Amino acid sequence: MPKRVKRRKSNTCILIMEKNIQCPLNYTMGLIGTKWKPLVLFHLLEGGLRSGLLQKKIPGISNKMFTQTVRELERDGLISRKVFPVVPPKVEYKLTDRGRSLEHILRSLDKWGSEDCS
Amino acid sequence: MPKRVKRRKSNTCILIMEKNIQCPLNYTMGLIGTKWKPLVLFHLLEGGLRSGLLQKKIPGISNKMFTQTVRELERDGLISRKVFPVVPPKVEYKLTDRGRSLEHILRSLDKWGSEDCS
DNA sequence: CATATATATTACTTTATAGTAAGTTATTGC
DNA sequence: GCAATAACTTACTATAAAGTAATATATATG
Repeated sequence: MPKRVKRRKSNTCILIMEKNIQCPLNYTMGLIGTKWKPLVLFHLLEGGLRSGLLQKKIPGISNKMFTQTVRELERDGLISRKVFPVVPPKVEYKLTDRGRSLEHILRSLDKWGSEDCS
Repeated sequence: MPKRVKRRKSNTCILIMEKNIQCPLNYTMGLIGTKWKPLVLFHLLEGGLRSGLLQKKIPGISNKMFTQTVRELERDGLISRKVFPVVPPKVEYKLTDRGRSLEHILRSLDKWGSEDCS
């Protein structure tokens, strides 16, 4: 949803999202409001995971969507990606501080969904 | 996002959303995870509003998207719709109890979005 | 009887998101 | 030298969400 995000050295982000800049709700939804993003973030709450394991925790996600999702989350500063130069390759993903600051929201969304429909 | 929702007399909802039924996070996102739904719900937090006023509070939303959004929110039991049989027509929307139970989430999404990018 | 009103709908197009399936890379161990 | 491995990547297709613009309704008012 967000069109582009630029990042300065200071790590301050300048958003170029037209209307979203005026709408915190849409801004947040633009960062996490896709089919797979909340799930990826949620599974990282308990700690970093290597790529394959993280993907296995999310049944139904395709290769393509997995990569695309983590790429965007990384681009938006919500997760970090660490590559270990070994063969076969090893990559670990974990939440950044910014990503962790969503913990409360992620757990609320999860809680609401499981309490509902009772 | 949700494929269908059936509702019993008891008001218990039976969800037919394939994977979502197993995933509270996706279930919640399926109900509120579109461009306009969080905004509509947010603006109703302060109390019921008649149709035109609610729509005016959401700059950029088209007629079509407004109607579609409130229809789905109503279908999913998050808002209620009251028609006054007058001419010209008058319609009021307000949160149901179920909708109000999202207040905490909506405010968190809004807060996160406004605190971020500082 | 034409206009204004508030709410809503429809047909159509565009854009965004997601899915499928095959291919790529680089090295180790047989 | 070829299969196995983990982590991607690409080309292509399909589906879903959103946008545009015109039209519908019912009636009271001038």
